Parts: sequence; structure tokens; C-alpha cells
Amino acid sequence: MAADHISQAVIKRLPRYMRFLTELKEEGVERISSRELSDRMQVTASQIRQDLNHFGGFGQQGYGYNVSKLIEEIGRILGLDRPHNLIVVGAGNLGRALAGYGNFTSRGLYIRALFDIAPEKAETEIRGLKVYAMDRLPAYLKENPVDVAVLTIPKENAQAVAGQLYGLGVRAFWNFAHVDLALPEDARVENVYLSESLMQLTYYMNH
Amino acid sequence: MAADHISQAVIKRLPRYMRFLTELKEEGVERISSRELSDRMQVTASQIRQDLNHFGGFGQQGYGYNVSKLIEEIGRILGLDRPHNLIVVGAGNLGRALAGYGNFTSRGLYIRALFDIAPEKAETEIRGLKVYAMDRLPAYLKENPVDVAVLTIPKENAQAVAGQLYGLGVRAFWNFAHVDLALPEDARVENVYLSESLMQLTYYMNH
DNA sequence: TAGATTGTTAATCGATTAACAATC
DNA sequence: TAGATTGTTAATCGATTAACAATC
Repeated sequence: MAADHISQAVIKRLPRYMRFLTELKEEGVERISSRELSDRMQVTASQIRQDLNHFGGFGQQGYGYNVSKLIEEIGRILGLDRPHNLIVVGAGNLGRALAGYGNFTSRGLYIRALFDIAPEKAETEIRGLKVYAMDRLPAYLKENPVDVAVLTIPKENAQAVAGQLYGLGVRAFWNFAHVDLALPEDARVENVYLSESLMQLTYYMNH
Repeated sequence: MAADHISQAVIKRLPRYMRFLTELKEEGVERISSRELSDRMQVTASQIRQDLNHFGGFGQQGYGYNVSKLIEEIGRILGLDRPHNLIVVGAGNLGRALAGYGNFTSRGLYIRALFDIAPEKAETEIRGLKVYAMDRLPAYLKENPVDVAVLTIPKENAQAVAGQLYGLGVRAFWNFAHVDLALPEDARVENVYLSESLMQLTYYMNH
């Protein structure tokens, strides 16, 4: 199912396929051809077939793709067939916003707790989630399995905190701090650099 | 200065150059060669030179690039040499988090107000910013120049609201709703699909 | 069976990297 | 001038698109 090495361009598109297929399913569509999907998604049918075939033949000649089956297969490829536990490190505005984000739960992505250096935030609750002081991290991680740390902390602390979390066993980081984290190669990092995204927009506005 | 058509791959890298160059400047570094910058940024020196030369020769043979000058030039390319006014539409957690984000201001990106459908939020303030009811939009836009609308609303309403904003003259959208907006071609849209970003991470965690 | 549409190979296109002459 | 490093052309690599035989 999971082939040797798939380019990042392909992986980036998988969640997008997921989104459109989920919409189709909600509309009651049971099967779809690469051609029809390409019309909706504004990509070529060729690319859709090429992308999907990196992982195996999910379609059927003369018929197309079964929407539900495809959702399940792509979900499996993305690892969404098993639940993931997340913690948010940095209980500022952004951290709290992400903690309150409903969309993740439906995909098996559960935010379990928040951590913050500010002692006055410790032991409070946000949307039913406990906020702990940072020094509780080691104990928490010993008792609770955590798959992903969401870093919503200032860039000055991000590297040190990521290193600490790595030392405590965390291997995946969703990083909102504006730094490139340096971590051992078995760590996975996905960066969300919001201001870089906004600057792309200002470029296109002015051109 | 601004060449005909530059690929999106190049544009995506410009804010990143900006970030590293700004750090260098803060460290007191006055000049840098493509080779040194490439070591820092983990890209090839060739790519840096190639990227920059799309816009003109900012360097000097035998010397390298002047850090301050390069920051200024890339800033100009990205449109950061003039201020931009933003409004946030959707005063939920994410909208409020973005409104409180300090980083933008230093780049001349000013969030001026928030809008929300919930009447109970109307006329309140968030971090010194007024929150208005949605029906105040036309009057507000008539009186205040707005360059960018930040959409932090549910995906169900995003298309309608974007269309309305376009009708009122807004031409750039920073879209956090999980839909592809359909707008006339002079509109600029930059999407931030957070859950798609997170799904890329789950892919790499499991592979 | 005939028609439709996939899976897959081959062709094209674009982006990245290498190389080096130009020049500060 | 000699050394360094850019600007730019040419070579390579990878990703996208087109085409079509396989097959449901």
C-alpha cells in the first residue's frame, strides 16, 4: 500500500482529495471518474490517476472510483485509520484557537491538553482541556501517549522546547513558530508559517 | 524590477529569504554570499542566485549581497514597502488569535477591525480592535480602505461572504475556511488549510 | 459485446542544479 | 592584479500531461 518514496507534491494533494471526496459522499455520490473529479478539483484527470496509482489500483476500468472506498484508502495512507493524541504547547491565542478547533476530532486527531510557561495559566481549563505548567511535561508524557506536539510558542523558545519534547519521546511537531527546527532525523516537522503565507498574498496583490 | 511571470515556487521562497536575512541583520551581518546563505537556509547557492536574478542583479561579483539592501529589495517585491489594511471576518478563536498577532504590524500589515455575525459580539472590543456586526460591512468599507479580508468563518458561509466582500471592492482574501473560493480572476486568494497541513504530518509520522 | 475508464508508459514541460565566463 | 563571487547559460532532474492498451 505505502510505496517506497512518494514526492511531497503528491502527499500535499492527498488531504485535498480527501476533502472533495468527503463532500461528494455527503452529497450522496457513490462513484466518480477521474474526469468528473478533475472538473470539480481543477486538476487534470491524468494527475488524479497518476497520484492514486502511487499507492495501488483503487479504481476499476469502465467504472471509475468508489467514493467511500477511496476515502477509506486515502485515510489509511494518511494514517487517519488510527487515532492520534496531540498536546498544544503554548496556551496563547493561537494555541487556544487550535484547541477549540472541532474539525480535527472527526479525523481522529485529539488535542488532550495544553501547556504554558505562565504559572497563572496553570491548572486552568480551556474548553474542557486542562492547561498545565511546563514543568509538568515530563510527568504528563510518561503517563499519556502523545503523538504530536503543536508548538504555538514564540520563536525564541521553540528550538529549546522542541528539543526537550524530543528528549521526552515526542517525534512529530506541528510548528507555528517562525523558525526551522533542528531535530534528529526521525523527527517529523510540519511548519505553518502564517506570516509567510500572508506575504505571498501581498506579492500577488501587487502584481 | 517585477518581471513578467515568476513561478509560484520562487514567490513561496521570498518570505523565507526575508526571514533569514532579517535574522542576519539583527546579528549585525552586513554582507553575505549566496554560499553562506545557502549553508544557513539549507538550499543551494545556485537556487538563491537564480531566484534573486528573476528580479534583477542585487549582488556584486566578488563581494556577495548587502543584507540591508537585499531586505529592502525583497520587501519591495513582496509589496511590503507600502502599508496594507486588513479586516478579520469571523471573530471566533482563530480570528481573535490572528487579530492579536504582533508580527504582522512590523511588516506594515495592519488589522483594523473585526466583523462577526453574532449580534452579541457587535460593538465589543478585542485587543483594542472594534468588533462590528456583519451588516456594518458596506458602510465600513466605504469609509475605510481595506486591502485584505481575513476569512476565519465556517466553510458554509465562506463563499457567500467572499462574494459579498468582492462586491464591496475587496480584492485580496486570506482564507482559513476549508473551501476553494470561486471569485473573479482579479481577486487574489491565499488559502491556509490547517487540517490539510496536519494531515501531511500524520502521513510522514506513519511512513 | 461495446463503451467507458482505468493503469501505465511515453512525451512534455518546468524547476533545480551545475558550470563557468563576466566582473567587482 | 588575483581572488572571490555573481549573473547566466546549459545540463539534469523531477513532476505533469498526454496517449493508449488493458480490462471491467
